[in-house]
Amino acid sequence: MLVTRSKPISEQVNVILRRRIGNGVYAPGQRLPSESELANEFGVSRATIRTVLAKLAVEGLILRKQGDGTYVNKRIEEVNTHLGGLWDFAHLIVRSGFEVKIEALEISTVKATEEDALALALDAGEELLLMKRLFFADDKPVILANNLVPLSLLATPIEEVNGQLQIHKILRRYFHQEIAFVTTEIFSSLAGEEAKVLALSPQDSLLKLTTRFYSKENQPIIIGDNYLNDKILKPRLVQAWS
Amino acid sequence: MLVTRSKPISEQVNVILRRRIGNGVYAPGQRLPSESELANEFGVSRATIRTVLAKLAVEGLILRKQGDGTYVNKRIEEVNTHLGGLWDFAHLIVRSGFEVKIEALEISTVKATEEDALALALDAGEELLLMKRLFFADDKPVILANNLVPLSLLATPIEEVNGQLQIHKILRRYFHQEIAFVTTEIFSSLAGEEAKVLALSPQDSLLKLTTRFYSKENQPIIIGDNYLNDKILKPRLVQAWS
DNA sequence: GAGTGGTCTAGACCACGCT
DNA sequence: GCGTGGTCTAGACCACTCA
Repeated sequence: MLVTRSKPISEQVNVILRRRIGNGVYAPGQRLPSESELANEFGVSRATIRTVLAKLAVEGLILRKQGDGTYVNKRIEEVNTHLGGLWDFAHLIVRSGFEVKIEALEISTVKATEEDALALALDAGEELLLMKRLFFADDKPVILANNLVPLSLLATPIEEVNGQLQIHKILRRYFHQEIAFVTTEIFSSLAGEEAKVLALSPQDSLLKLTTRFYSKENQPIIIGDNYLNDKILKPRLVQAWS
Repeated sequence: MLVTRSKPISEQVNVILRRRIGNGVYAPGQRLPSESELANEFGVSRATIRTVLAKLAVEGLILRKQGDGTYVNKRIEEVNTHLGGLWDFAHLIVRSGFEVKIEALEISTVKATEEDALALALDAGEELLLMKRLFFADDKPVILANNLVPLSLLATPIEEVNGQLQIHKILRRYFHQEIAFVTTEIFSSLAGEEAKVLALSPQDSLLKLTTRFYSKENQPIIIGDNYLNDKILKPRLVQAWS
């Protein structure tokens, strides 16, 4: 059944179950086969099945009831941001049902301000790579993302950087950095000078998300100020009660 | 070592490790004992230790590095909302370093509008319990929470409802309901009529969080419109990259 | 009572990082 | 090569729900 040994078995099972839920093989509200049945079907131990189901449960995709069974969450379709999606804007836009397009408005170098330097754990005046990127949902501009990375981390010529990729791919490809965790601060703010590019009037309110990405070594890799037109794109997240 | 068999062992270990991290027994950036060492210390299997560490890792409390070790996250103190804290406002305020106080402005009954009825899966005109509650951080009003619950779920006289409790305690005590998951929609908005009670001017922007709580049976239990003064209280969340 | 998910054990082997 | 975390197995017993 599971011939490819390249990926962990649990990962393969995870993908299969996700697909079945997405396809409606397991319809919303329906009960899944029991852990033992799934273990049998895939020819794995029950423990392996349980690690997979645990992951789906924390995302809110399934609901588990002791003594009863495992059910597909009916509300999951209404949600565009499960855990770990609030900084991946392309993903957020797609999950909201729009076509996504990313335009790199500017990729240049700047000197770190005091504040930047503090956040990135280096000295003021050091050179940073600035990326201004605009995200479109069905050709309407919805997110302006301004990111700063220490230029010293850049592993390729600056001209090669493709600003249309997802941020974690940019970090992996051009900076050889892997993200361990992200902190996001959520504000409301008035559109101000970001209004123009987002096609808003200056007195409109919008969401501001301040993100910081860190490596496993606790080193800050990239920081960002992101402005989101929440009239078009409404971040909606699920959180499982544990 | 672990005599009390009342709670699951993994739960007890979880509490102990959390406390050690909080106390600085395991200081930020420091490496934890290996899984085998911890398993030995607590007299449990390595699998049990792993389930505990997995939970701490998704919260961003620790960082795990294959071939190396497990480290305490240095940035965790800066964060007030780990997964599952964005609707528990009392918790959010405390984690932000403030004293919390909750005032029940109004507890009354209203008839469901079309919109309420749709969200709560009942008929328009059915009676609902309305709770308007104001959260204070160090005696400054920071969150106005308006919640609606079907009155039919109420298991005690309305006069007994103590609006100063956390929402999940209110639901458990007076409605005998357990929350399985929560969806939160995040907007920015202008203060408008909520300005007065939050001591803002009407043209100030604030965060609006629309929350819906569901049971394991996928039934909506309570819905809420919550207005948050993000000049005082900044929701900041961690998300582990998986 | 039968079947479900929840907890736990004692092993095994693998992938990775360091020295 | 050694120790780490990552994956996986094949059992066991418990707590719970439902007929």
